[in-house]
Amino acid sequence: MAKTEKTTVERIVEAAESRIRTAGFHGFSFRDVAGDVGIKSASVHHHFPTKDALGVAVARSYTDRFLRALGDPGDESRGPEALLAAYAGLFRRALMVEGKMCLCGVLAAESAGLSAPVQLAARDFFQRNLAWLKGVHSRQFPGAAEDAIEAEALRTIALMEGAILTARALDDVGVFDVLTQKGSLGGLAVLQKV
Amino acid sequence: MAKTEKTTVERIVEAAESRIRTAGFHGFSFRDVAGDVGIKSASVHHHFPTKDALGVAVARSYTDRFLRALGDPGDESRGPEALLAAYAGLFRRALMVEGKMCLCGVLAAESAGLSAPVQLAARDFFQRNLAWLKGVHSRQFPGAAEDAIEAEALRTIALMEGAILTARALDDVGVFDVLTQKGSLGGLAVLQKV
DNA sequence: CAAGGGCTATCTATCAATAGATAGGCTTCG
DNA sequence: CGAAGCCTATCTATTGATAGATAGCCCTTG
Repeated sequence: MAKTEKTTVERIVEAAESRIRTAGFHGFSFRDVAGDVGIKSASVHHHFPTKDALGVAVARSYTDRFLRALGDPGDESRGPEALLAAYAGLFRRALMVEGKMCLCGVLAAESAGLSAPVQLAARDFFQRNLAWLKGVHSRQFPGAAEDAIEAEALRTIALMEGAILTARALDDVGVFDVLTQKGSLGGLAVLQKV
Repeated sequence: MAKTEKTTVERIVEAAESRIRTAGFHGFSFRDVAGDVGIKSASVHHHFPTKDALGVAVARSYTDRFLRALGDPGDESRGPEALLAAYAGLFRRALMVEGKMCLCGVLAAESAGLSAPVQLAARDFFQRNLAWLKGVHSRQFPGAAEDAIEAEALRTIALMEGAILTARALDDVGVFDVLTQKGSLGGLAVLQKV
């Protein structure tokens, strides 16, 4: 049976992630997580002394897992298009299969009410995502200027976060697919002139 | 001196809105709001019996104010471009001047952890925004199909929410302007094929 | 007009429940 | 042994919410 069993720490982080993605950082307690795992809240404190420490651990675990799933943006065996499709697929899965928000999207929303360490851990998710996306987009548009690549990467992650947020607000997961398909009439082009 | 003075109810709603937009619905207490207003928490309960009731009132107030500021999407004295610019300007102001998230963006993020009434009040913001945007986009693209207009409206609001969320995550308000300017390389076009 | 009734808004005081956090003990296993 | 992991038990602070008192205001009514 190898290493199929999860450690308590892993189960705590998993439960906390689920709770945060459902109700936000202030929307769960140590007792909630302990109950999910099947231990007492004091035992959660044994592994994570403070709620902030737990929050940081959850954000790091989420970010690491996310980027591990993405793989190398320079992977020659996969074209930029396939990589972007996989990227959108991760957010789609978060919404449709897990039925939850992006963890760091939630943390970003309540960012101003979080301690600095948790805030920074959430920011790190965005920064590492942007770095990955820039790698992909620069393969996609070899001659493009650095600024344009940067803007495109921002656009891609903002679209994902906006799509998952809007889909949840409207309680209609289909909205995500509408938003991640190309079909824009270009209605916002005008904003350029403002 | 006319009607410059605000009622207590108005000041409570104002303080609660600010708190929610900063730390989320679970990130503030009756005592916090009472302190902001300069009264006791029992007095807040006098006006809003439960936290949910306060949350609903805040969401409605926010949504009404937002749509009042937008005006009539069919207003002939303003072109669709100007209306969209004004639309983006409201979100931009929320981020840059008020230094906060969109209220209903925050509520949407923690939506699954909110009571049904608050959830619905937040959803109403999105639905009324979409209705307004469809009015503008259908003027902008007179011949377009209903589906395309609907998708374009979704795209516009998702972009705003995604932009404000991403800007806050990165703690860089300039990100909002990058995201609301037309300059896409079309990198996500590929998702259509998936 | 004056007296009274009732309404509104606020207060003090308090409640039970829950929050995050801590101290110290028991057990298991290398 | 001794470290690790989980426990019981408890602490203090805070939470949303309630009860009851007080003061001021408006409207009636004699």
